[in-house]
Amino acid sequence: MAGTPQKKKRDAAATRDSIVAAATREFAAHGFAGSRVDEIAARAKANKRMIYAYFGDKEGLYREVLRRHFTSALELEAIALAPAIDLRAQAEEIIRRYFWFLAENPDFVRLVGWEVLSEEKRALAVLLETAGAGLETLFDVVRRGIAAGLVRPNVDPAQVAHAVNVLCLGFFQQQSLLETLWQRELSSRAAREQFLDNLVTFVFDGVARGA
Amino acid sequence: MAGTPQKKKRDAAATRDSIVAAATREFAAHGFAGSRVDEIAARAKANKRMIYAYFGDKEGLYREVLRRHFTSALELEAIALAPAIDLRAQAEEIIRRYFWFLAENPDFVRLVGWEVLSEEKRALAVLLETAGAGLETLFDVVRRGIAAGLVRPNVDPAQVAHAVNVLCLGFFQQQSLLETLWQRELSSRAAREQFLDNLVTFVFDGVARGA
Amino acid sequence: MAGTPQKKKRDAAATRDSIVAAATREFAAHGFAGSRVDEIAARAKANKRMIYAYFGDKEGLYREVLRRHFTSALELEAIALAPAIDLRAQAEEIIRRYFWFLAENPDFVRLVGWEVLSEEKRALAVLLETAGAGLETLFDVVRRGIAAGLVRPNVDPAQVAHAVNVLCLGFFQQQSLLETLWQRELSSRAAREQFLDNLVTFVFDGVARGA
Amino acid sequence: MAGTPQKKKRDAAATRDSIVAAATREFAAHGFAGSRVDEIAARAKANKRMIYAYFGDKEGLYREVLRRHFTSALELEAIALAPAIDLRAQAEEIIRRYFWFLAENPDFVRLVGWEVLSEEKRALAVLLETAGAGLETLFDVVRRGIAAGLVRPNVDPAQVAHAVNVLCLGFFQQQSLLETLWQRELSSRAAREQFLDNLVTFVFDGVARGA
DNA sequence: GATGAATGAGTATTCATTCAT
DNA sequence: TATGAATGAATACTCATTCAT
Repeated sequence: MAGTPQKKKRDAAATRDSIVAAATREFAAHGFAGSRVDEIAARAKANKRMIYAYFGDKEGLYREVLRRHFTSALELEAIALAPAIDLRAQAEEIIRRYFWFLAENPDFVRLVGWEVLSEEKRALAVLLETAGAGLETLFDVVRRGIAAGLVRPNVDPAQVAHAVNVLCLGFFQQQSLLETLWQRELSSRAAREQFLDNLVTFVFDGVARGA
Repeated sequence: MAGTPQKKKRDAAATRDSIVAAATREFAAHGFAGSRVDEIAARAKANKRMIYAYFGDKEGLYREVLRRHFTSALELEAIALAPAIDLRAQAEEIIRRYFWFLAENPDFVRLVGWEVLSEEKRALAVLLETAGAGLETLFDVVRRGIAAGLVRPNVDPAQVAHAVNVLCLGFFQQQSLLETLWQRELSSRAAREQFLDNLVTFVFDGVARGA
Repeated sequence: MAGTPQKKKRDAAATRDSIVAAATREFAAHGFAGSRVDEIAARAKANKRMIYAYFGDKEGLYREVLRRHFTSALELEAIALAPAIDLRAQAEEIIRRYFWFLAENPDFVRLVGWEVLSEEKRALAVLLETAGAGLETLFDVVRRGIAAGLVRPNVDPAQVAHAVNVLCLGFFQQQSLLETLWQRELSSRAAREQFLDNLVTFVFDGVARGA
Repeated sequence: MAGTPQKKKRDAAATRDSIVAAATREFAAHGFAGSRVDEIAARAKANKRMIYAYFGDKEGLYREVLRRHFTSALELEAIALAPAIDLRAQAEEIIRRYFWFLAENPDFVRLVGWEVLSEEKRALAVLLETAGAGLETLFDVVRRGIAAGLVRPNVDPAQVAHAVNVLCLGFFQQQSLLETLWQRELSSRAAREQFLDNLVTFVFDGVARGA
């Protein structure tokens, strides 16, 4: 009897989470302008008023959604901090982890997409604080790679990070488009693993045949 | 006498063009949901009613905007049709032309971005007809590269096209973000040329140091 | 038949006037905070949207209402500009005209009341430009009265103007209250004339019996 | 042990007082329609629920605020009950006391202002009971003044009371407006004393120079 | 009695679209 | 064809009030 789930929640944190979850779905699906506060409230099964009580306004809610996602993305960085011996393996691991993180967080992929397009740059500040440290880690791997003679010395760490990011994001963002264009199914584990393998090879070796 | 009807006719076309131009700016800047018909009419200095007369509704106008841009993007393909002797040079040329096309058509970059995110996929049909042929050309270059032993045989032409597309688009889409993250200016010719050179090298050779 | 009033007005000025008229009634009755845009639109038999098209927002409409009323109040001043020989008669005339203006413009009386109380002082700028010139005229009459030996020399023109304003406004503002307190009807012409006569005497001679 | 219940009791009263104090500020500042229950609760550092527990609803709270203020205003009357010999001095004293009472109770000034404008006349009943007796005292002074030959016989006691009330209230209600119009500071003791002196003279002697 | 989460009716404002001229 | 006024359905946001603990 005690375990009976209370129908009328009076749990602020639960309501907040529920709203954020619903908002994530909405914002991911339709972007900021295309999302409806009413719809978010309905999906969250929360009173619309609570959105304003907790987040101030639609934009405050949007910012909270971004904050939560960027924070969880940030937690990836910890992985790469180990002083790995094999730099190539470490770099590969970072790419692979990021790829699978995106695979498991399609909302994040879409939110980033909308945000990149939006001129308001509502979350730039949030992104910078969270992304900053993570990027440094990646940059450092590239720099160590150059020092160890594994990476071409004229490679720009920032551009590498950017390329990896864009290639991974691009796969998931354009997935449905690519499926149509290529007449291939891309959401299975196998298809993704194949793509990722190619991507890793591509990043390290490009398309040209070695001499 | 002859001038009057002609002028009127030209005005009608001019009004259409003016509306499409204004709509392009709006849709590129704010996406479909974030754009305002009023604003488009005001920018075009046209009567709002004309939008409905010419394009049916907001979505019709949006589709027309996409159609025009994809068509002009399509014209790029003609370039690569020449049976070039030097495949590597030809491939490079395709990448470079696409890159500079995007540089000169920021609205196209943004429109594609919004469209990719949108669930309505309003322009998928348009894209397919226009992009199809162009892509085939690119695929063919890769295939010929493999045949000629210049490209690793296990490379997927579609994935190469995708990677190039995503890397080029990504640069322009994330430009303002990258400028902030990298503390570097990226809109000058020089900065872009440098990036493009790196990108080309990256595509062909990846980041790894050759043996 | 030609005179048949068109049901669907397509007359912007008429719509504007109708909205302003309705808004005047609402704002006069309930003040800014207590007025409802929906109610104003309904009374004006106009589409709510038109209020925003013409006046920007609720506050813009409020400002327009005040502007119109202050402007019409301003037109009173012209009266007193004639270089009267009899200063006392001229001063009396000003008071009387102001009193009857208020009698005929109860909305103005109430609007001023709300505005005086409001901390936003939405119309202070409007008031200052309109009231400034009118007040100078009144001040001048007092000054000439002093010069002519008709008015006590230690009288402050500004305070006289203020006293007259407050006494006249006070009568109409508190009318319903006074009717209850005094058990007397105050809205008839006769009652008002009697009050005005007393007021004029009061202004000039106070309540004390002359020596 | 004895202290505990007492303290609780005192707290309840303290909460009530705190709510009334906060409500006074809010209602004085924004009127009934413009005041927010949330804001009142926040200012009172009380739980919103308590407002409803103690006062029923927003209007009940408003009524309580008016009641308290009118009651304290009422206490002024006792002053004038002494059978003064010098009627003029007594009348002057009444005016001066009322003036300084208003000076010290700006919330009262504003509450009366809102109430006079409001059509609901929420506090008319309250006002009548409290004001009635006080007014009689003033009326009586005027009547005795007439009997003693100090006041013009055709003076209406009610109108005198009204004039005094309106002149005093008007000064404080329009203070900020007058400061702007006159470019003079009016909140200092000196400025107020000067105004009051003029007001008293005005009430007894008007503006005209004696014969 | 006290707390703060929750509620639903309201309230200003916006938008795509149509109508009358 | 062109114009700009008009429309009604959204859409974001607010408020007084009540409920569960």
